Amino acid sequence: MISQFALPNDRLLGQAAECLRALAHPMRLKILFLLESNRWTVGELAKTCSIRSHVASEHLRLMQRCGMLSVEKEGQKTYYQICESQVHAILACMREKFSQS
Amino acid sequence: MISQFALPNDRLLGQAAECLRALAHPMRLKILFLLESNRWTVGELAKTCSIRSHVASEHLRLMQRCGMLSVEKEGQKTYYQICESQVHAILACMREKFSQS
DNA sequence: TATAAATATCTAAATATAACGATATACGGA
DNA sequence: TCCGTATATCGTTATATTTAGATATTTATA
Repeated sequence: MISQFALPNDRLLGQAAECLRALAHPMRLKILFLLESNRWTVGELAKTCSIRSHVASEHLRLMQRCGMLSVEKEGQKTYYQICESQVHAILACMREKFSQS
Repeated sequence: MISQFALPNDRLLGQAAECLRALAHPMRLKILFLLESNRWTVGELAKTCSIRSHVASEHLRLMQRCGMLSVEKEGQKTYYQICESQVHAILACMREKFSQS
């Protein structure tokens, strides 16, 4: 059992910062809000977000590397989905923070 | 009542990303974990984190600008503290995500 | 008022991130 | 096998962030 207020070591702080950086981009947040309720393909996300698919692909790969997204390949299509509960929690925080503005 | 899955507009996505960027730095996270239970002065934080106080001051100012920290001046000392519940929630997420590693 | 301590601000240099075009790979169907 | 679609990767340039030193401001005390 870890104390609520124990200070994480530097390696963990670095990893946590890396994960937060992966979230800290308007387009990646938009993608995550879309992924909140469903899995999507790269192309569907690109079209909905009005970006080119290779750009969507790079954003998705970045988030996948941090372990927050999982991938399912089906034929030519690649479906991405959120695979970490913490991502849902952070999206909920952001909704809560900005829902009144 | 805002739907759980409504997509925030671009302005809000930008603001949310800005807030997350403010969190997404190992030293700022360390500072926040210290602030989790108490208010601290710039100098106390600098000493505990082994950084120079002007560096601590800049990190604190950045987070204050995003609205997550509040300031209390008492004489020469400046106390910073967390003033947003969402910051506590995100720190808890990070603890949860990394407590097993 | 002069000095020291605490904090804040400014600027330049170093570093990291983002965006874009070009190209590559993987897969399905003709 | 060849072609088209979907996705991924690479290399370059543009932009943003971080760091560090110098300096400024504020406050307490001699």
